[in-house]
Amino acid sequence: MKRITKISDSAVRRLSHYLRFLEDTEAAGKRTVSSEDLAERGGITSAQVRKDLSHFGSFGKRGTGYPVALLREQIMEILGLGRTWRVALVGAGKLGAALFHYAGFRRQGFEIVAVLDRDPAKVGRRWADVAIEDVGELARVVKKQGVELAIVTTPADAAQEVVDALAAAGVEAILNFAPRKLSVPVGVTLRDVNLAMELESLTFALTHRDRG
Amino acid sequence: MKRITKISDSAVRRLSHYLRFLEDTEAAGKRTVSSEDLAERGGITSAQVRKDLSHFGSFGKRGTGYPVALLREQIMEILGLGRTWRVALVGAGKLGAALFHYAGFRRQGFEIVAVLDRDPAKVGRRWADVAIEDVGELARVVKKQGVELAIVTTPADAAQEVVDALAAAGVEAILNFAPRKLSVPVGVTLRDVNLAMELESLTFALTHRDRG
DNA sequence: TCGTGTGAACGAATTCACAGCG
DNA sequence: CGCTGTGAATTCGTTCACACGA
Repeated sequence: MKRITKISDSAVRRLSHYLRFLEDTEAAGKRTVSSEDLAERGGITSAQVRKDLSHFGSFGKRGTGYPVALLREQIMEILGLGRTWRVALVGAGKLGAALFHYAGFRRQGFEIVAVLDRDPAKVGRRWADVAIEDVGELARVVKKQGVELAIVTTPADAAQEVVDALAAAGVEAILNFAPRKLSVPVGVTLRDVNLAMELESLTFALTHRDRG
Repeated sequence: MKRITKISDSAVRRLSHYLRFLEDTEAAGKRTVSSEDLAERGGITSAQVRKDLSHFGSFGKRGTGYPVALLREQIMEILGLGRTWRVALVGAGKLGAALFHYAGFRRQGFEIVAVLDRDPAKVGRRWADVAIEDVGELARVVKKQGVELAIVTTPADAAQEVVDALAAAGVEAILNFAPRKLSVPVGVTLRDVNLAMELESLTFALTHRDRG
């Protein structure tokens, strides 16, 4: 694999995309795909596909295309999906429950090994084979379970505190669903999923369609 | 408000951001903010804030900054949040339930007026004051309830079919949580939230931190 | 010949820097 | 004087177009 300088955020998202397409393609029994195939109808050009992949190496054969199985493996490797990741879920509310039970995570190699909440009524209960622990125990749980990645589904006003604790405990990647702009120390990667923001970009589009 | 040509996606997301900050600021009793304040610590520069706002008009006073309450109202107007939006939720699973009960939506003016599912065991049940209806009734429900916007939380293999039906029924904005690339006719705005993709961008960052 | 890999051209988005107004 | 609003400069990402290898 090539030496990597700086890959844009959107390029990484497109890799996830290619991966999904390759999984489907492999299941359908095809052995090779062209950059044209990978681009599909949908905003991506074949040139972009080739450029994206070329940042990491030369996986294709000229005149033929890319070998499906090999390219899938390579992209998994690039995205860091060649292994299992130990995940903690902080916030055992409805959204947390929905994410916990989403089977797709485990299939992709994300294993939720800890669930934490502040509510004493929830602490001690079990979700499948994971016992809900008190958020005050966060540092201990992270260490004991070898947590590398956290998902935060607490209310907005608790999120910064939780993120601080996670960062202090050595967690370096956090997916945040709380609708608050959070700050993290350098070395910690934070990614926000903000449902209200997504809806707002839709209403913006609806409001400004036609003549602006 | 100015004539709008083309506003980048990320600029719209930043507007949502400013809105949230302005709400907090107003609650804290401040009357004016500078572009520097709005930028906060966090990847945005004050120049960018000024540029973003300048696309829509001149809301600030030189030497003073922006009036908090007025700017908040203006941004709400720009984002199309000056009114209530009627939303349908398709897919009454765990994720759908979590979104349905998320209070933040209603506060922002999103009212879920219909819930649909394919499962006969769910159809007829009620969530709060909304009865779950059969997805086969989609066109009728959309029309009767005046649905303008839909959230799709079905399994991946049902999503395209649902989106087709929504588009045919006249719904012009769709927020999709199903992990599948969907196609929509022109005139329909689709926005994807893909949890696996978000996690993958985190593992990419973890895998390639330090020397690439 | 076909489709990749890639420098070069292009275009979009961000940052700079400062004129101008309160 | 302070801070906005905005052209100009720059950086970053995408597309073009074609040489080259299978």
